[in-house]
Amino acid sequence: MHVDMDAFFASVEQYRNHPELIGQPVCVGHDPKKGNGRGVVRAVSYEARAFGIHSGMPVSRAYRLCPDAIFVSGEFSNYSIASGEFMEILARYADGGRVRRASIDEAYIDVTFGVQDYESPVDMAREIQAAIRQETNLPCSIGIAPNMSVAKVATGTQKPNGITLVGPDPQDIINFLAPMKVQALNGVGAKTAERLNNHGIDVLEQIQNMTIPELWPAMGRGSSWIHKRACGIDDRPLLDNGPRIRKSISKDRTFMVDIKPEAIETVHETISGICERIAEKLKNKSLQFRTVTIKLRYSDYTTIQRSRSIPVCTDDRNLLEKMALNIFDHERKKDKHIRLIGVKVSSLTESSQQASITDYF
DNA sequence: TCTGGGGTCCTAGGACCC
DNA sequence: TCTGGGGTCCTAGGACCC
Repeated sequence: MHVDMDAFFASVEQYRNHPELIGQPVCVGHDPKKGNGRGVVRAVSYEARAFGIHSGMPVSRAYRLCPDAIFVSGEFSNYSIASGEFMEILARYADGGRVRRASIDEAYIDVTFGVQDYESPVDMAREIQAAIRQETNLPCSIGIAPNMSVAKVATGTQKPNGITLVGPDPQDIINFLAPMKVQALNGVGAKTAERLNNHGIDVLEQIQNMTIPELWPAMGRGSSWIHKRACGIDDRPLLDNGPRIRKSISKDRTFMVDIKPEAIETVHETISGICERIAEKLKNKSLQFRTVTIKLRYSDYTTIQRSRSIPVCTDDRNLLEKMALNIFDHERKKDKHIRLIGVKVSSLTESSQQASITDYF
């Protein structure tokens, strides 16, 4: 089963934090500033979707589509808490308690054995859906299939509050996938879809009926992968992903207006501020870094990333700031206007396990 | 029409080592 | 005069996801 929360952030705002928003068009995301805000919408309640607003849309445009929508910036910790509750419920129903988190609001569980206690898989899904609704107050949709790839596609076909069963007959799976657009597959994004479309391939049925060599011009080494997925084949075992191990921490900031080269001091200050917040987070999570990356987006939207590593782990705020400013001053194009600046730390280790830099100098 | 912020994973080349 | 094969680490960029 693939379980996906419906309009997750928006639902948390409506059903958990602000019941007065139930039934209202709600957008979670950046402040639209009366249509002048920079940023995009992260989650949209179903009432707001009726106006044509969808997640990922610039807030300025969402505002124009529905000025009366309620725009909430949201508190991330609320979403984390709700997510934890939801994952715990899934663990109760999963074989061996194994839950594969796919993101904050979706997960896969293997119920091959557990499902045998029910009349049908759909009955089991209904029970899970009801438990989630009752215990977290939140709606979700569930896809049921013989593997993760098909289950995920299934979930997307009926939302919100949907339950979709596909298979187990392989022919039913083929028929189910056949009319879908190539983007329906998890892992096929805008670029891959465009390449396929340029080769006249729009729906999965076409891929099902092609050979790997025929797919090669469009997909190269990805040919075998996409052919399998289009046919509903996915051998990956459903593994629990265990406690979350963070690989990086980053923070970006898009400026209200692009920064002119003369005003570079503004960017320096922003970098310092970001470094301070990252250093705080490192301390909270008892983590140290070895690599610092600067992300730079110019007004023409070209984006570069430049990184430097040091031989030892540290969580020193001043060192982080020094490295970040240094990379920035070294790498920036001096004549370009800057739209976004970001800092990322990676090669993380737990503080307790590693000597700190002060032990070396 | 304008394009956020948080991530992950993969590839590929170069440096370096044995 | 021409240089193998295996490996790790670092850096940059791209694609993808929610």
